[in-house]
Amino acid sequence: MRTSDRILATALHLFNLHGTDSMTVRHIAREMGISHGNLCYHFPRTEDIIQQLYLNLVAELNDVFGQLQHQPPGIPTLLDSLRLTFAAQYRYRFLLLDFVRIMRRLPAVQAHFRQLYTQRREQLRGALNGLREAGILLPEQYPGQHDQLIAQFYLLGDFWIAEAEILFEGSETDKLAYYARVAAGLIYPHLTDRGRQELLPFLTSAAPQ
Amino acid sequence: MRTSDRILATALHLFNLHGTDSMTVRHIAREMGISHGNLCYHFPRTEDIIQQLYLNLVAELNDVFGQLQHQPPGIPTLLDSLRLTFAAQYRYRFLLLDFVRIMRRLPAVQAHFRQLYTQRREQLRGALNGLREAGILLPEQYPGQHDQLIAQFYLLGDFWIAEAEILFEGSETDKLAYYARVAAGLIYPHLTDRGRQELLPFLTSAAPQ
DNA sequence: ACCTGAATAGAACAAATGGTCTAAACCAGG
DNA sequence: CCTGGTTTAGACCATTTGTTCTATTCAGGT
Repeated sequence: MRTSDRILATALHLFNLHGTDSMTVRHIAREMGISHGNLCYHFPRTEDIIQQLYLNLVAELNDVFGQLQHQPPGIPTLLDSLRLTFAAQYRYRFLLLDFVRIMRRLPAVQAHFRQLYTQRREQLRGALNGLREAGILLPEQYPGQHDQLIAQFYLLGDFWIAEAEILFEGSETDKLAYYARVAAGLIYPHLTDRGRQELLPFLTSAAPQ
Repeated sequence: MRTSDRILATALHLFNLHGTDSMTVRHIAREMGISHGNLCYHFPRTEDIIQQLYLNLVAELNDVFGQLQHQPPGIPTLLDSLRLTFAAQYRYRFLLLDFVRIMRRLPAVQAHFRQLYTQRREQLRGALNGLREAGILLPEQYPGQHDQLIAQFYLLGDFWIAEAEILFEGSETDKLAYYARVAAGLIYPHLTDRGRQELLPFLTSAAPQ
């Protein structure tokens, strides 16, 4: 494994554990058993490490969406994408635990994220249209309702990890399952009877909290 | 105005503007035109400033809930509490922008917040029961649905500021109004026809984004 | 064997930070 | 006008941090 990849892996691990601010180049180097000078040789700017990890997350998420875009619209596809997305986010959770600070610190990342966000919003809008045409999603009850649903969905998707970090007691698996259910619950009352029947088993697959 | 109050006011202002990490005791003191030694005389531990500001926010939120608890359950009461809560949160937004870091840094605050959270959850559960008995809220479609609604509600309530900081373009007023609508949209599909009629004007009071 | 460029360790540095300490200024009450 | 506590300014200190720099080592090609 290349040294720069080992640096990224170690940084990811330590960032997830303790946050970006408490972890310095010296900590990461010590954890790896290399000198911090060496680390700075590979990543002259500390921020480059964070930025690279952000790009890695984006790449993983793109993989998820690429795979799923060819599947037919439906509840199973929706749930798959939810689970895979949440799992990927969790692997890079430090980014979402420190969301605002990191975005403020790295303007390039912020710009990228904003552009990505509008792009993803369009994707989800398309998916919702597909669900509606398949007779799974009810039409809007008032103009802009589905836009609100999208906003709710992404807000929850971006911050469930932060809330869980403070409030959730339980294993990582339970955590992911719980918040995936809460997110899926967002769409339930917008579904047709058929859609509700399909989603219900997932929503009521009980777990603590 | 007592010096310690001026310190809190200045710290709140600077924290909201630049976050807690970039702002040091020296920055706050310089902004006020006093020496940092003097500031440390009033707040020997820097964390005390943050903790005190957190307690101030909690006190303001308690005021809001105290005032509204005596009002009859209904959509107007719900919207009032939403608006007042969001406004108070926004005044102390640095706390919510740096949520995880601050909670990690101040275990006392985290413990207090967790206890407050379960308390608030019970309050909201009671309010939902009131709405249901008043014929405004539909009964649960599946066990735990309203608990999920509560979870969605608080997650959005705690993190709308963070998302807005990165994504929202527009005035503070528009920002508050937009996210209050998104939050109110959470409950809309759970309402009876009467409830929906009452809420609809608020949801469709259009604004940009 | 030798050369060359990449990789590594570790010293060095300047800047910033939280906190302490000392001495001066201030300001009521006698 | 004294006095004793409170408030303030500013020096001081130990520590940390990102970054740079200088040697030294290593590995592969000739």
